[in-house]
Amino acid sequence: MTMNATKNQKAAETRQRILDASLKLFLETGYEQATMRKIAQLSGLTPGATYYHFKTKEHIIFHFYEKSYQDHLEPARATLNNNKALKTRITGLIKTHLDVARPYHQISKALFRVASTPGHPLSPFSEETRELREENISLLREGVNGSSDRIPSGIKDKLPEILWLFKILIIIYWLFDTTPDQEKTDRLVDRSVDLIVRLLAISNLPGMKSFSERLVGLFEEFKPYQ
Amino acid sequence: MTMNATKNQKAAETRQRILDASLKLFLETGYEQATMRKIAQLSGLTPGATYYHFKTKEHIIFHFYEKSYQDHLEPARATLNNNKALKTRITGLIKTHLDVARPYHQISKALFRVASTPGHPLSPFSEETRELREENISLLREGVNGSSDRIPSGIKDKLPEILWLFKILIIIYWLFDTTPDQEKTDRLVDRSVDLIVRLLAISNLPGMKSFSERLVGLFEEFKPYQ
DNA sequence: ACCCCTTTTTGAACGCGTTTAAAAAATACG
DNA sequence: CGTATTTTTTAAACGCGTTCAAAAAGGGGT
Repeated sequence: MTMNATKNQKAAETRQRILDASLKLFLETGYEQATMRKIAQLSGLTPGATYYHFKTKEHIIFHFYEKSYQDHLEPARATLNNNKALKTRITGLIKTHLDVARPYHQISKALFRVASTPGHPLSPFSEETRELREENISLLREGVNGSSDRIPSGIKDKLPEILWLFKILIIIYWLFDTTPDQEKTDRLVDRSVDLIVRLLAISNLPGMKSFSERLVGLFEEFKPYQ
Repeated sequence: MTMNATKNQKAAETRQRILDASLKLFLETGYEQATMRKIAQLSGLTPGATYYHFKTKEHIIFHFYEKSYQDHLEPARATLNNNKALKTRITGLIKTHLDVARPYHQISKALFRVASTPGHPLSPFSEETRELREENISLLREGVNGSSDRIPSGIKDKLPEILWLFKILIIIYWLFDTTPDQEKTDRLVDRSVDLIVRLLAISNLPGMKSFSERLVGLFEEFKPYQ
């Protein structure tokens, strides 16, 4: 216990020093300009030592994605506690994440380039990122299950996963969004979640159920992970 | 005229030699292993000379995307001539493209990594790729306008652009598809176009029109290009 | 204090995409 | 034909992410 803690202490500290240096350089100069040599230097290390702590440069930036997920949990939970309408809950879950990720907007583009390489370990669909994905889907499930909206039975179970993929698409849009503070994405979230909730409402009508269930079935069969 | 033709002849030939060498190496060894030095050597050039003809390595691979678009035009037009149902027409336009692109499946992933870098000139939403994008949208417009289906008036005009974005998403799915010959993507095209056509049919019902028009309005306001 | 084993760091190198100044080849023109 | 201009090629270099064998540092057991 104490042994292990002591054992790992050095590594954890160095790791944190690298992360601090990286973030500073990323924010000041962007991902490309923040070379591993500069990061190493600012951390008081040689490049080789840096690679002892992080497998690749991309793994450094992936850490900030994980961190943004962790950081959004508190405001996200607060939203869930204060709202019952599905629309507000889902909008809240997504917007709180975008909020905490805002400082990383520029550098996240670099991560996206990695994420969009099919088969890459850091892709959002990969095995390596499974835990984070499933945590996120669980949170969305809380958002769905705790809502006051009436959701068609055949859909409710699968909705969280669909919303997760939807969230990924929103994040992609956000990365491409060049408006100040990415405010256009915020509006898109409002408008598109509104549309999703409307579709769910319509799905409660007897004639429409088959359409929504077809959509859910399509997702279930073709979802790009697992 | 003749002068200009003669003028460009050398460059065009060399360009083609580079493309031939690139394709050979891409297919044999993949994008990463096909280094610019090897491409140059196989073309009988030095790396510097290769860069005289192609701005970056990515521009070489972008050429194959352009070519796949050109190559799919003939079978695509044949499909349009032989089918009137919207579903068949749209499915045909997308599947013919996937068909001709099949040999480039592996190497297209590298292009996608570029395409998914926000702001990159070779992104599908960029100014530099505008011509190709607009050509493709025009073709999809032919597919829509020549169909026998009754399409709600407020939607028909915008449908081609929406279908183009849909096609982009299909291509992304195709890139991630690891099934043999990407046959899963083919099924996805069938199933999802079916769903789109169903939605259009439902949209003709008076109560549903507002929903579809909302969807179209959303796209129009938030489309990620122009 | 010593040895042993693991963790961490070093320094040099590799191969990559790309750039560049200068040379060479091709072409245009009087 | 000879000269001026443009197009193409060369050879060398740059900085990058990354790797690796060897050295150093750290820590436990005797």
